[in-house]
Amino acid sequence: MFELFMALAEPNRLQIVELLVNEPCTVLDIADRLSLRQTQTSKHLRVLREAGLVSVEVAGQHRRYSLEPKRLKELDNWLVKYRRLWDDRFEQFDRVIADINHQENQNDSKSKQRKREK
Amino acid sequence: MFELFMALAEPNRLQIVELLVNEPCTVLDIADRLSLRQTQTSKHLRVLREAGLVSVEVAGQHRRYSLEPKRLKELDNWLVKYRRLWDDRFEQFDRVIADINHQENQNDSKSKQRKREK
DNA sequence: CAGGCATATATCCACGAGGGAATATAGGCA
DNA sequence: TGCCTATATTCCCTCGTGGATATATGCCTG
Repeated sequence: MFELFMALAEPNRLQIVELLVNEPCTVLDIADRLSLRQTQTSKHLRVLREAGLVSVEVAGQHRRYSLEPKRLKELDNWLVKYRRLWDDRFEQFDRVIADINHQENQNDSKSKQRKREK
Repeated sequence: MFELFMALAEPNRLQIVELLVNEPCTVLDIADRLSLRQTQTSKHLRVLREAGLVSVEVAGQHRRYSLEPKRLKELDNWLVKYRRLWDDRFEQFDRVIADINHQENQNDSKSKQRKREK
C-alpha cells in the first residue's frame, strides 16, 4: 500500500495519473502536455508501472500508457477503514445495499448482481 | 493533494495513521507500539500534523494525537474521479441515497439530516 | 540497409529526507 | 526550587531520488 503512496507522492506522477484518467496517452503526449522532457516522463512512467498504476500497450513505435484501476481500487478499499470517521452514510449504504440485494434476489433476478467483496 | 501522498509515503507514518484510526495515542504509545524512538516519532507526527492528517490535544505533560478525518475525506473525494473505472455501483449509490434523502425529508424529519457538502 | 522517430536506460549531480544522538522545552511533583 | 518525565528541536550523516545530458534500443519507411 505504501508503494502506492510513494508513486503518487510526486507532483509530476500525480499529474500523469490525472491525465491518464481521461484517455490513454503516449510518452510524448504526456511529456508535451505536462512540459516534461521525454526522459523524465519515461522514468516517471516506469515508477508508475512498477507500482502497478499504469499499463503499457505497444503500438508500433509508440507505447500507449493507460491507467490501471486495480491499484486505485486497493486505495479505495484501504480508505474503507476510515470512512466512518467522517461520514455515517456508508453504514447506511451497507444497510441499503443489503436491502436491495435481498429484494432483487426475490423480485428482479435480471439486473446484475451487486456483490460486496469483503 | 500531493502533500497528502507525501505524508503517507513513508512506512512508519502510514503505520501511525493506521494505529490512530483505532484510538488517539500519546507519542510514547506510538513509539512503543511501532518500535520507534521518541524523537523519530515526534518528527513523523510533525509531518503528519503539517499535512493536516493528525491533530494534537494537550493533556498535561502528555499530548494526545488523533486522526484528522478531513484530509482523508479529501483523498476520498479525489478518488471519486476514478471509481467509475472499476465500479459502477457508486452512481447507483448516489441515486439510491438521493431517493432516501427525498423520502426522509418528507416523512421522517426526526432522523438526522445527511448533508452532502460539495 | 540507412536514417529518423519514439522510447528506454545509464551516468552524474544536487538536494531533501530519514535515522541517530544530543539537547532544549515544558509540565508534574516532591 | 529541583528532579523526573514527556515531547520537540537541532545537528550531522547517509541514502534515495529527481533533473539533465548522453546514449542505447527498437520500429517504421524509403
